[in-house]
Amino acid sequence: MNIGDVADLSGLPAKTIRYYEDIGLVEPLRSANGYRSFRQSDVHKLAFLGRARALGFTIEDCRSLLKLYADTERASAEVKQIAEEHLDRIDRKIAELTEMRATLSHLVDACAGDHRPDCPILADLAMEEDKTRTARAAD
Amino acid sequence: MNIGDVADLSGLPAKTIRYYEDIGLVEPLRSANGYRSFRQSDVHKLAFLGRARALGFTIEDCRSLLKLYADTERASAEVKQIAEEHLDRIDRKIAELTEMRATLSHLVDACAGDHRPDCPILADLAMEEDKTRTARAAD
DNA sequence: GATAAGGGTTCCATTAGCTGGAAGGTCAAT
DNA sequence: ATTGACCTTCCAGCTAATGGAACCCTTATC
Repeated sequence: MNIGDVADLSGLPAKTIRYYEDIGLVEPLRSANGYRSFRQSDVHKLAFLGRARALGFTIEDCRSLLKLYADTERASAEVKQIAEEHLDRIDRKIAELTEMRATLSHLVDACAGDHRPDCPILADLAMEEDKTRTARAAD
Repeated sequence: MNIGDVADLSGLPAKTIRYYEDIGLVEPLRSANGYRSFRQSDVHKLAFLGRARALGFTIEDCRSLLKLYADTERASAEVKQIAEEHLDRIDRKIAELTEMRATLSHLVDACAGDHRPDCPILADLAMEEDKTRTARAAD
């Protein structure tokens, strides 16, 4: 199968598939004309990669997961560990974003958003002293 | 003031400060020996940048915010718009991560995590048909 | 046979926001 | 004079692709 068909089937852009070959995640065969020739197993692998990436696993995670997938002797504990570490990363990221969101939405709410120059958002970023602000000094 | 002192004061690594100069966010003076010489206003600007970056604003947002900060004629609406767009980005990101988290934690819970090879996480990534799985087919 | 459309190929550059390291200049103290 | 802690510039690399240029292959049509 040529790359275009595989792109359609796997949902990954052809560019991405070539990139995945570059970094050794798939190793399609080559036809006489130099075109990549994908087997069913390659397509399957790419779809696997697409789903793993959609869950936010890093490329290196994906590499490990593929290796574990290929190894029928694997211990599910190994897979679970990768997933749990990723879950932690996600949780930390969500926590970080949630904190940003809280501060930012507070500032946005406080800003009139009109033609006047007075702006609590800028005031906060500039750390201008102002009795209306709260815990910033405790940072 | 030399870059090391500014790094200490602003909380930004010296490398980052040089980078910010490179991309035109600050323009410190130079001493006779070639060292960067930062004014109070530069330090203030860098602290501003540090806080804006901590809230997740992009460098380009920061550039705009600095420009607005310097412009005493600005309308707070302009600042607010930047902040609201950023808030939207954050919300979208949180939503995305929350969805990943849900799927992933479901899979992690389903995985025994022992010495045996059976693994629902890999099964899901590989889209192996299995009655225990739910809505994946509807994707 | 020429040509055009629609595949495919490689290679290089770019994105965001730094960070690390090498090779070297400056300065204060010993 | 030399050590150590600064500072300088420049180049490479990180993540995970993506865009584009220049070129090759295949098939159909005129």
